Amino acid sequence: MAHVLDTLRERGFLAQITFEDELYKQLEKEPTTFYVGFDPTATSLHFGHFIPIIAMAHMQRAGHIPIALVGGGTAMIGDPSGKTDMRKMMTVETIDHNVSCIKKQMERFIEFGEGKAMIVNNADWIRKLSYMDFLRDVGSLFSVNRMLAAECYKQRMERGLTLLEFNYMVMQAYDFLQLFKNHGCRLQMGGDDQWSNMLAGADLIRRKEQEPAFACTFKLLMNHEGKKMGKTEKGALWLDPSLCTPYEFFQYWRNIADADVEKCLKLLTFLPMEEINKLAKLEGSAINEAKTVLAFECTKLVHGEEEAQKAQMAAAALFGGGAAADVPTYEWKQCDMEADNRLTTLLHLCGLCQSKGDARKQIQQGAVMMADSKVTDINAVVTADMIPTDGVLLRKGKKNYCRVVLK
RNA sequence: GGGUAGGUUCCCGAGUGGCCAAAGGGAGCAGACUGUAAAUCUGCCGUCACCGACUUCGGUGGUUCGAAUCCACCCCUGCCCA
Repeated sequence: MAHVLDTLRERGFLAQITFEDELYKQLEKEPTTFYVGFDPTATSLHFGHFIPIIAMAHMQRAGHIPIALVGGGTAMIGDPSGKTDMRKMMTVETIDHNVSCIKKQMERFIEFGEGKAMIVNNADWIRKLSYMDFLRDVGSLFSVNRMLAAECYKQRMERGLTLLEFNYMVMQAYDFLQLFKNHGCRLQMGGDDQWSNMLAGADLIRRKEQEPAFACTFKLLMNHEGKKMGKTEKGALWLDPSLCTPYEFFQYWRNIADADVEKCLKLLTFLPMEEINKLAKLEGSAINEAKTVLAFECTKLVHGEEEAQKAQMAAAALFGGGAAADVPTYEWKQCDMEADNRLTTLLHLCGLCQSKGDARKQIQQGAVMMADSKVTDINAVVTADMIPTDGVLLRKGKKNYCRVVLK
């Protein structure tokens, strides 16, 4: 069986590794406990967390033991790495709420349980730290000079950095130390933007415990234009179905640029390399086949096979010209309709257009279709007899559909 | 604490009394062309009761027929000095 580092490298995960040869041997020698940290900045994980999660799964399959660390303690500070502005401070209640939401989500991807994997919250040790003890115990081992030279603070050296945020690196390093002491964790993995923080942790263990510890980062997923992937017009590409429906999720991957397909297949699916290589060879419009596979596999991982199938069928029906299948549905309340039955209002309500004014402009530009016929009148109204019991299909542009049913 | 430069619409960034809902770029949306791709060209891009009205330019007051633009105080940020 291939070494897991080779697998990860072949699939394009790896960015930077400390003591590579030594780590290579360590992973060969024994099942190794490693950890990845997740910030509870929202109620849901988003696509940015997905690559580390997949990598964790690869590691787990290779027999190593993952720890998912949810940063309920470090979130009290906020990671300044690569950020241009100070983050908003979150209340303890918000953080704790997010932690519990994220814990639930994690369970979809990693198999937790005795000896398999565990999930921890660094609030358990960070929030009760005593300032003086901590400074003497850990703070004395950090060189401010060295910290200031770290890449992750570069932007902040220009725009300002508070003492609060400056401490983030120290906290994260302390996490690693705690996990090493309590669970024998020797490796931290994470996004490449975490490199400085991770190095600090590995160094801390080496210095304080005289034991080997490693760090390994993953490439951030960029598209061929060098922009971060996983952003939508609404912001992040969420993994929670209530924030981003399986259909939307599927469509995101179905619509990616040609140049990014192979990279995504390697990183975001568990398909064997032979199959990926085959798909990557497709050219011209045939490449759409590869995109469909990518979208399906990726949606399956996040939302399960059934939802992936539904999304695929819905897409096939809409774009293949077939009947309306399983598309996002908006329930139009009878009383709302009675209050205002203009089409522009409906387009806004169902989320297809940002505002009524936007709806009006879209109609003027010929972007709106209702039940397969183009709407040209901005004052058009929708009456009950125009909506069959199974709903009427509204469409804005080529890719945005919404079925409206009366309720 | 002192000096100084700033805070403009999703982002960057012009605007320094009426011609400003506010240049330009980016992002986004739509139309054409296509392969639910990219590139390109075109239109849109504060809200609404949309040929008009309303709200916006860090905050609060003030001057003025009229302020994003002037004045006062306050808040926030960068840089230099302590």
